[in-house]
Amino acid sequence: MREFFNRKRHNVRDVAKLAGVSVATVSRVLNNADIVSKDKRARVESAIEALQFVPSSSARAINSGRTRLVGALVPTLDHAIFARYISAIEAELDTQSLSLIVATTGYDDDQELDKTQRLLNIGVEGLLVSGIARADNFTKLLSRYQIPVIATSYYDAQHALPTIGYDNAKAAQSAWDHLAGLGHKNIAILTSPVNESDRTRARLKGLEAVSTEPLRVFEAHFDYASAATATCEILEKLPDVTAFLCLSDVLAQGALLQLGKMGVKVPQDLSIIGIDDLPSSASFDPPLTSVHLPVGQMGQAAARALALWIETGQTPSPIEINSRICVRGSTRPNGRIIRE
Amino acid sequence: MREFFNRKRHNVRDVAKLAGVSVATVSRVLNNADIVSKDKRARVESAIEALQFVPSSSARAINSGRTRLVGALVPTLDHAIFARYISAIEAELDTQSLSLIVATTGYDDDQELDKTQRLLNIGVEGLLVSGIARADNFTKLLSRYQIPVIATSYYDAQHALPTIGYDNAKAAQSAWDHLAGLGHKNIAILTSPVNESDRTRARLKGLEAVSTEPLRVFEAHFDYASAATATCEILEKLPDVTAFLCLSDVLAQGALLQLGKMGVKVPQDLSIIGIDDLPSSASFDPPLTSVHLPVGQMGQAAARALALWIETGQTPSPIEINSRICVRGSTRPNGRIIRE
DNA sequence: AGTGTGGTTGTAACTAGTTTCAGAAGTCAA
DNA sequence: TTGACTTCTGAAACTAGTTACAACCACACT
Repeated sequence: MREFFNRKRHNVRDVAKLAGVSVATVSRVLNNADIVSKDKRARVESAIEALQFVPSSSARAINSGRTRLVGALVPTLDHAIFARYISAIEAELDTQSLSLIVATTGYDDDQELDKTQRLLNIGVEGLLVSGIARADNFTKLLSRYQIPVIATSYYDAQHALPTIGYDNAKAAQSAWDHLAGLGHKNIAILTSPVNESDRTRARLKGLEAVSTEPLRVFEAHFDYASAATATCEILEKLPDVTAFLCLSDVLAQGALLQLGKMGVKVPQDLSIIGIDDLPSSASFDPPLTSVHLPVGQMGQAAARALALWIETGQTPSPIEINSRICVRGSTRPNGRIIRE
Repeated sequence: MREFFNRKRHNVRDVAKLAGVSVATVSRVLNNADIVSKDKRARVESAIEALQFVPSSSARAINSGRTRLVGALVPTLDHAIFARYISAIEAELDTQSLSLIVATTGYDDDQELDKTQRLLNIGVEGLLVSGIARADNFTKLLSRYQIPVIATSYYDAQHALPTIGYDNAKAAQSAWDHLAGLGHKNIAILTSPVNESDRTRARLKGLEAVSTEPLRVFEAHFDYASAATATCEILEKLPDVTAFLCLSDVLAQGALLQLGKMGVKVPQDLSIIGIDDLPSSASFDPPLTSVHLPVGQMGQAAARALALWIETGQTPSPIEINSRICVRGSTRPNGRIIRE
């Protein structure tokens, strides 16, 4: 199968033979070259060059017991928030000489299980997963392999896995509080599909806890077009709505664009707030008020904690990443109050 | 190092001893279970369960000579176009039972070299790289390891590596032709930093080939804020400009938002066209005319070709992925002509 | 009874590295 | 000149799997 490229890959014994030394010496040159006399080292090095020898990573891994691979499971990469997160993880792991294997799950438990199994088969030394809710089989798998696993995008100090993330309920509540503080009472909640993610559910739970009345919840998929459709639906069903609370910036941006097309003025006629604070949100017209989730920082912290766990064997403590509201131009005091 | 978790990972010999069979039988159970008598198989399986035995991927890889890992190098994941591309690659590789290691280079040749070296050390069986221009050392590295490498986002049938991508010059030209066909003569080119990517340079070259006069080129980074700044600069320096040709949709979207804030009406006062056709572009106000680059399709094609190359050893032929213009609301005939 | 065949099984030799340990050689001081 | 010491080296044993080969058994057929 592999021999199309070169009749046979050379190994340490070939190099040793050509250089006229033992395999041990070759191995020494490969690792700590300084303990080998310089003439032998030179002989070995030129043999390596002559044979275009490249040591086998698998054979090395077998001895060290380390693959230096880490896996990350994310629902999708098509959402900027996950792309940023993965990007930060990759950058941090790089500083630790670890490499990242990415697996997307499409918000599907079965896929998550399959991909986790594959990652474990590959021999990853640690795993980063998004959120805390998952299939029972997942937990079983992990207990069998006993490798470090950190759950992110969700903070829960009590969870079986160490979590590094934000308090989703709190993030949603700070958006709610901002709107309530501006006098908004008729608030529509625009959410991504609820059953897809525990983060979304936690956000909704957080809102239920602070709202005195039942929430007016509308669902849309993670794209502008779907957000636009939902926006129309909201305006139709709730003519007296004064604010949109979007559980994700993609939805808020989509709503904003749609309202612009319909001639609804933001924030004069309607306030909009999002959660995520995507980099693009600040450049929208009006700039979008949003609850900033520092996913880059989170990814970095998670990668660092995982690397340390792998290195030392000590389970990390959960870390809460604080969200904070960024007030911009898309929210303002409820005009209908002023008019009264 | 690794023994914090369990004093020592069990191996096939432990399992064999406990089950009272030979290591060969254990190995057979692990691979093609059907050639082992069912009582021995049961004994082995319960021993595996009792010891929580997990075979070492490295040891398996050493025998098969296959890691089933593939590396992809991209400049960044913070740009939706690369996130989509990676996403498509991951999905396609998954169907081939291959896993993806992602490495970002930040448009930096040295980083690209370092990360490539690491990927090769890990033992990836193939590599996907973006664009065709790279350091000499890169080529040397590859010739040493002799693994399949495909260059993407760039079509060049003559290149040493098989390329799977679009004709960047042609893509830019089709944007130009569209504007020219609408009577635009004073066209500003908004580009991402030219020295960062050969794709950008190829697009500019394509424009130079069709423009009768020197191009008016303005540079911005890959974000809305930078695009906004460049937009102001263009309007200041080129008061008679009637169209923006943006070499990337991010820049086009940023320009669109900025023009909206400044009260410049698109497309009445100014036409804008982008390249990429991000999913979000169709939902902008006005919907952005853009040259669609099917990066998902490209990622899939590249992953599939790479997998086949790995499997069969046969170098794939280059594939041109066709771009096509999507005319939407952000471009219209040059009003100044109509007025004349 | 003797041979042939198919199905299982174990021994030992592989895969490609690292590492231990013993010994050889060289340097220096007594 | 001898002993103590360091420095370097190689044989062989180790990592954890797979696999070639030979052997064994049971059964069927001559």
